[in-house]
Amino acid sequence: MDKRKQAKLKKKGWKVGTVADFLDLSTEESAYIEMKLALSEKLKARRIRQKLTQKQLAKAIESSQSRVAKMEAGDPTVSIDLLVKGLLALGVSKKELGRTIS
Amino acid sequence: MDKRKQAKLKKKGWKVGTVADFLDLSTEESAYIEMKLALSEKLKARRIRQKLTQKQLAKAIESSQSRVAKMEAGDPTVSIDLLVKGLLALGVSKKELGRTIS
DNA sequence: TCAGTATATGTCAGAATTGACATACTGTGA
DNA sequence: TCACAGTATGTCAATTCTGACATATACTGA
Repeated sequence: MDKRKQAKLKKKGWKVGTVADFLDLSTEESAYIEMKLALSEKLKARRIRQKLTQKQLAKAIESSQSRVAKMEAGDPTVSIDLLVKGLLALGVSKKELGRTIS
Repeated sequence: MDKRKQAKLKKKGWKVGTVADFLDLSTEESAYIEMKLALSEKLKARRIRQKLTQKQLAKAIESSQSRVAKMEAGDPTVSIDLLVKGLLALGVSKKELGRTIS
């Protein structure tokens, strides 16, 4: 990961800490965050492709507009579980999910 | 999904309810559960392949033996997040994770 | 400019998940 | 049989995640 990515993550609210801490991000931690971001982006792309508003998607998954916004923003309080549920609700297949996180 | 699967899920503690309820399991709900079970099985297979006890794996992911047991059992109180973290800790790549859930 | 719609951000009480513990079960070598 | 290692199951307080709400910001058309 490069500095650009670090800045991106910091901006999104992830606790990155010092540069030293950042460099200590283990492979697993990086992979985990990358997976979440990939799911976030996929969710947003899918929603837009299907011409739905955040509000409409929220209703479909029994959540709220604000939480959908956080899901798409890669907010650290959003779980992979929720992202997966959202994507499945948008009709994304397991196969496509698998491709997304890879 | 067939009756065999229903029984399997019930046995594992998922609230399946009546047969009618069961039949109402939406495509998304089924996919979600199937993904979790696939991750569970992968975790167990990986741990055993690497000749680790549940206790050892627990220490590696800063959890407990009992929770690892629940992870492998497909317990409904276990999140996808935790399963993913466990698999990443075992050295599974994003690519392999993707293949697992597909 | 301004109203209307969509999205973003901050907060919080309630719900779900967590690690830890106790304890039960299972297999296995002596 | 028995002790022991590994795993399973039940419980619970603490932590984390959640939907909901208020409010801010961004964009668009009139």
